[in-house]
Amino acid sequence: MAKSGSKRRAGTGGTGSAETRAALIRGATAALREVGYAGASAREIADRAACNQALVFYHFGSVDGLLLAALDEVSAVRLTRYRAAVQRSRTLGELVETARSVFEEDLNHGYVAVLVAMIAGSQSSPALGAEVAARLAPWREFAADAIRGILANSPVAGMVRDEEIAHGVVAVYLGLEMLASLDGDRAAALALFDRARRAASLLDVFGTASPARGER
Amino acid sequence: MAKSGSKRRAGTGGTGSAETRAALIRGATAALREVGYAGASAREIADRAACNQALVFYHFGSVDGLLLAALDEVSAVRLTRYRAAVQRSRTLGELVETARSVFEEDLNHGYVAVLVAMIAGSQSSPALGAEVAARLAPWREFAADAIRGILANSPVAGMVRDEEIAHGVVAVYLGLEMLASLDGDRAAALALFDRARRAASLLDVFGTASPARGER
DNA sequence: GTCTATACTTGGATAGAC
DNA sequence: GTCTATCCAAGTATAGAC
Repeated sequence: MAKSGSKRRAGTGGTGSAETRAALIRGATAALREVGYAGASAREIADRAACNQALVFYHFGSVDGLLLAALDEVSAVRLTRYRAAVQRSRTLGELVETARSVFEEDLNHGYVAVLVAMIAGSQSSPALGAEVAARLAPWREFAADAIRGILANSPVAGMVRDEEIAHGVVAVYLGLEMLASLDGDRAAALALFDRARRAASLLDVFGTASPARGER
Repeated sequence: MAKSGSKRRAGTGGTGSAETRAALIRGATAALREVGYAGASAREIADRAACNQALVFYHFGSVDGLLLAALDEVSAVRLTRYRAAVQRSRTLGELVETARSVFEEDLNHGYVAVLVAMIAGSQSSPALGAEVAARLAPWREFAADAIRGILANSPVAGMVRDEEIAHGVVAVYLGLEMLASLDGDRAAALALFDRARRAASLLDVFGTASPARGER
């Protein structure tokens, strides 16, 4: 019934090799989320994927290789999710509201935790740091684009550089995730988003009332 | 000449045991900063302290014990530094300006990096997480106090809860440090502080012009 | 492609000499 | 208090059977 002659155990059932790779990536994601970079060993991950430790090296060359693949996967999934959500936002208030709900998903599923763990792990090897930085770049661009698009018709347009704000937004995401993971309290982070949304809605009102001149 | 009969090598010279402890703490701080939690092993730290690996366990019981002692030390030093600086600030603009310059020290000396590394490392053991969380608490209080003191006579007084803002401020600190450590770029973080300072100065002007009523 | 077995390395931790 | 020596556990990585 199956194309390959292998035994197939790890995962939900599928095409042997591809399914094992997927299971390992899922395992790596879970490990990064739950025990961090320091705890994400080949054995730890293989256990979670219900397969053999040697397969990590067969499929991904090294533990770091697998970890980066996991980061790739998470990043891609989340980026499309964020893009779709942001496209539906017209005002700054809507944008923040959108960010809030998608960030809540991130928090609950530990998507940002994976990124945080990898950034932290990057301290041990410069090579890994470069790889992680490359994977963070699309996010900075995405954030800058989203902010640019919304802030164009806002009273603060021209007063701020979008890359600057984007840098801050990414920093806040990372920081909130760290705090949430430390004391298991996601409410504080979400409360802050609510506050930001109210402030943003305020800006929206002034924005439609008095169009910006583009100078400071 | 010296009180104790030991050989004394690690450090600048002093009282034997106490000096060794200090050297180990310095070594641990440097290790956390440069190779992260995952790289901060007893041997790695002992090398930096120019002493024997076994001394880590003699003086601190375990590696995590030493790491926490290092966090204590850094935290205490920085907290007094921040308190002194904040006491001199009267307006919100001055507060942000102060925060900027002290944060620049943090960035250059890697003080926040130590905290970030420990939070990241906390994922591997819940016990460590609790200890780190306890050491973060004074910072949250400090931030809340500073914000409360300054925002009392500001137009946004009553519109915000200080603990909420404090949570956000701490998150920004952690996030900016992560980004800075990842791509070695501290300029982006400092630019953001400059931006915040300008916005704060704006608020100060409105604040003195029209005192807040304390309701929303 | 997957497993077992194994070589090699590093790290935490302790015992005991000095 | 500090060092050497050592044990043991865990981790990376590879070879080779299936």
